[in-house]
Amino acid sequence: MVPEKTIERLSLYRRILLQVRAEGAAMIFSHQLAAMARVNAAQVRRDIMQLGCVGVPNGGYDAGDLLDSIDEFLYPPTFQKVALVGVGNLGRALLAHFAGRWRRLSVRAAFDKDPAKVGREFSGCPCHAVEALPRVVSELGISIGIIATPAAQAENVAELLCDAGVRGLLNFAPVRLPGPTHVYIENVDLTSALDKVAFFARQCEREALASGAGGTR
Amino acid sequence: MVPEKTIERLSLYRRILLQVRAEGAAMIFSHQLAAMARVNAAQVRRDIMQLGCVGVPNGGYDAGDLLDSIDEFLYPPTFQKVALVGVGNLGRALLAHFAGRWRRLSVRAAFDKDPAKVGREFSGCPCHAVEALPRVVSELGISIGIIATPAAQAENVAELLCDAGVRGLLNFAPVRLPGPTHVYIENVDLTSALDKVAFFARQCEREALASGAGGTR
DNA sequence: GGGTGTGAACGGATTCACAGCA
DNA sequence: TGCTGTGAATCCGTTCACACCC
Repeated sequence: MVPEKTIERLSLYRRILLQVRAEGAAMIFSHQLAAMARVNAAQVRRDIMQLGCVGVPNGGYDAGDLLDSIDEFLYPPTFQKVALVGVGNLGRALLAHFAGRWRRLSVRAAFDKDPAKVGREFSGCPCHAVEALPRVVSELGISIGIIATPAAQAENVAELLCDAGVRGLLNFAPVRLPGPTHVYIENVDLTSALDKVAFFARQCEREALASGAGGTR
Repeated sequence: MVPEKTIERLSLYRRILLQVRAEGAAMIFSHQLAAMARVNAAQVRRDIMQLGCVGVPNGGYDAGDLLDSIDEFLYPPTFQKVALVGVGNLGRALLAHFAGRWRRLSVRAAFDKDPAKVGREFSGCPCHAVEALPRVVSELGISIGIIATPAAQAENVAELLCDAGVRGLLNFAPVRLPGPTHVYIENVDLTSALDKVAFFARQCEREALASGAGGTR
């Protein structure tokens, strides 16, 4: 119903608005927000339409109202809990990144199969054994899983999480997880991302050379 | 010219083919590859079209040939060098993730402003002071930059990298970097990604409840 | 028959363009 | 006048459908 990209951008607008408000601006125009988010102004207005309108035809948007509307639209009325599986380098980085960043979204449990990690806390989040996953996830009512395990374990872990009642997965393992259940799955493929940048960087290089202005900048 | 998504998928097909080959299969059909990559078979064939054909009308694709074609298409003839800026939790995780993973793509330098990190190695990659960035990047001929700094520094760092002659940026800082130069920019927004999963997870929840089969699974 | 390569149809997201309003 | 809200047009990626070949 709501385009996925719109949700991503609303999350971005929200961060921009927090900053804008901190700087004391009360009103903001779609074209200003667009410039800061590097998108088209019509795009911004269309995204905001999804919230139900809050703009004034000539005065722009009230930054505070807009922020509130986005919060209400994007975040749950009640708390939404997250679990992370795979407390390796990437897992720890994600725990640190996501710790205490959201009002109504929080990482409550981590899981790893390494006994040396079980029982410790990472960025304030207790680490359990993978065996305890089904119990902990359903007891805490966790609804979102983050997968940061190696590729080999990812599919297994995904199944465990889904069976335990999770409704969304954010997968960082370099495999595409299947989707057709009643679980929303987002795959973040770091390897593909770097390959893509490398490919198009060469393309840019070639274009720059072709159009004459080669070399540094 | 070539769709971005196609490049991402080719990177994925490549990994799948490596595994397929390791398991000893010589030939593979588009629908098999499609099943493993969780995409449509026509999609696979169309992506492969970009490579120039390698399929046999009824026999499928030779896994080895296909792999070679993808490598040739995706990777540079000569080495392509990468730098990473911001050796925090996320930066170190990315260094570990990308270390020695590609044949013709390698992370050669890291940068941080923390003096305690400068001079050390992380996953085999030497860490320099940010002040040395322009010199090191141009001396080594680095063409790709990975930004893993906090949001506040990201824009500055991006400019430094671009001025030093980089042609592609992979940005993990939670800001959208501008694009109109001759530099390809890919923004990976972890915050948006989690917000999106949370949003659609709730949506899935609601649908599941509405369609009757509520509760676990 | 069954699979590849590809024109054509489809669909979703972005952008344009303008009506309506402060 | 200048911005919002939004129908209409456009663009791009995906999927369908089929001609062609082993």
